[in-house]
Amino acid sequence: MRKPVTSGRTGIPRRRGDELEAAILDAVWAELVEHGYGRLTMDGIAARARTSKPVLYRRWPNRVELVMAALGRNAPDYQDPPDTGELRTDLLVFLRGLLHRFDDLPVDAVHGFLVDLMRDPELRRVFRAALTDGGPVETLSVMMHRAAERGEINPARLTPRVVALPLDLLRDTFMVGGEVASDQVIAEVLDEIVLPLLRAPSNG
Amino acid sequence: MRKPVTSGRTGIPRRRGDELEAAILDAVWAELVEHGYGRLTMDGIAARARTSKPVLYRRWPNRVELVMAALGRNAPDYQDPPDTGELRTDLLVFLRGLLHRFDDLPVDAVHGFLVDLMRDPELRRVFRAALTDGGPVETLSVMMHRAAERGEINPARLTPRVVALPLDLLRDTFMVGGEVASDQVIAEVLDEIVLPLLRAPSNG
DNA sequence: TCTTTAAGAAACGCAACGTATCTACGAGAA
DNA sequence: TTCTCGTAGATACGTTGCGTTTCTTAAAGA
Repeated sequence: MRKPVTSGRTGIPRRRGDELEAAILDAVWAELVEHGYGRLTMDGIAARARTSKPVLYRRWPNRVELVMAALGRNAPDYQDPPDTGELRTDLLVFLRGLLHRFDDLPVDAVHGFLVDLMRDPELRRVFRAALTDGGPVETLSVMMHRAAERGEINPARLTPRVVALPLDLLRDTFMVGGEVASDQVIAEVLDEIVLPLLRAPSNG
Repeated sequence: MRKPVTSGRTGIPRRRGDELEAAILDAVWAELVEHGYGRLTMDGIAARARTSKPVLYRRWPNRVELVMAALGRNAPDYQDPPDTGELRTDLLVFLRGLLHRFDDLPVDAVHGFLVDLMRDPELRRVFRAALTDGGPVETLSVMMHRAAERGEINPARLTPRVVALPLDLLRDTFMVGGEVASDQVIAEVLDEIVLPLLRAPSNG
């Protein structure tokens, strides 16, 4: 037996499809802003979106994937690769922009999410793919190859591992440090590591 | 009111102090081997150690710290810095040894633990400190400075960030990849990144 | 022997996940 | 306009696992 329900009197008319989905993803974002990732709960999201948990689980299999969708939706697209004519500036500008994509959220929100991503093999795979296929690593590659054509760096250095290097290092800094790298840290990574390496002659 | 207890008839006499602690840490290790980190539970540990949860919590504030203690206890100390006369070999040997310290455990156990470590700011701090103060980064530094004295590499390159570079990269590989870097990956990191950078002349 | 410390057992409270069940709304078909 | 079907929405549940509380009692030490 079940007590008759007053029916969805949340005040707003019943939403569906894209409208509902948008409301949910916005709610995720808002909850992230307010509570960070550690205190993000499915109940909280459902409540904030004025819907219910089953609605969430009909669309996303779990919390991480829901947050992934929310981040993907609300994050600003990162810019086209800068082309200032000097690799150092290109990298600095691009990496800075990349690291500050989620500045609207508390650090913990992004950090916690990233850490959580790493727990699932499949999500790690997705993450790695997102970096390369049309992702920031590709952008880095473009910038570096342009610099190589300009003669700024040694083209022989441009292996996949090296191209991804700045990103890998800054991500590690973020993971272990818990804070977004400052402009100075970015500059140090470039000036102490990435650029000297790229400029190093073969058989140096 | 409480039903009178048959008293700790687990068969073994009541243990205390170091003996008990050792049994607990061994139990953690065994549970890690059997279930990995994802399915490691405090109840499971207590049961396996033939003790009870309060005993665990009297000693360690939470799961991560307990596991930390278990890893610290059971892991073999890593060797003295190798000194083969050639930096590449030194690094290769040392890093390989470092990465295989926990080969008795399933990969997931170490990976899951590391990921979990990153979730707590205080534990991140502890982790960073463990790397430098008497940790592997210090060993790297020793090996690199010896190489610099031999004239193998450019001493001006030896900033803290560069010294830690191989470790940072391989850790990132582990975190994002979920697998311990193979010997080949270690070699690639050294041959494509670390060594060319260390050898690069200043103002190259 | 007496005292004190801590082991050990059991159960609890809590948070959060993910699911099951049911009602009822509303868009599109008939 | 009416019917119907998909799904929104509400609620409650089962589960897991953490960390705690409470109590009894073994055993170390004075």
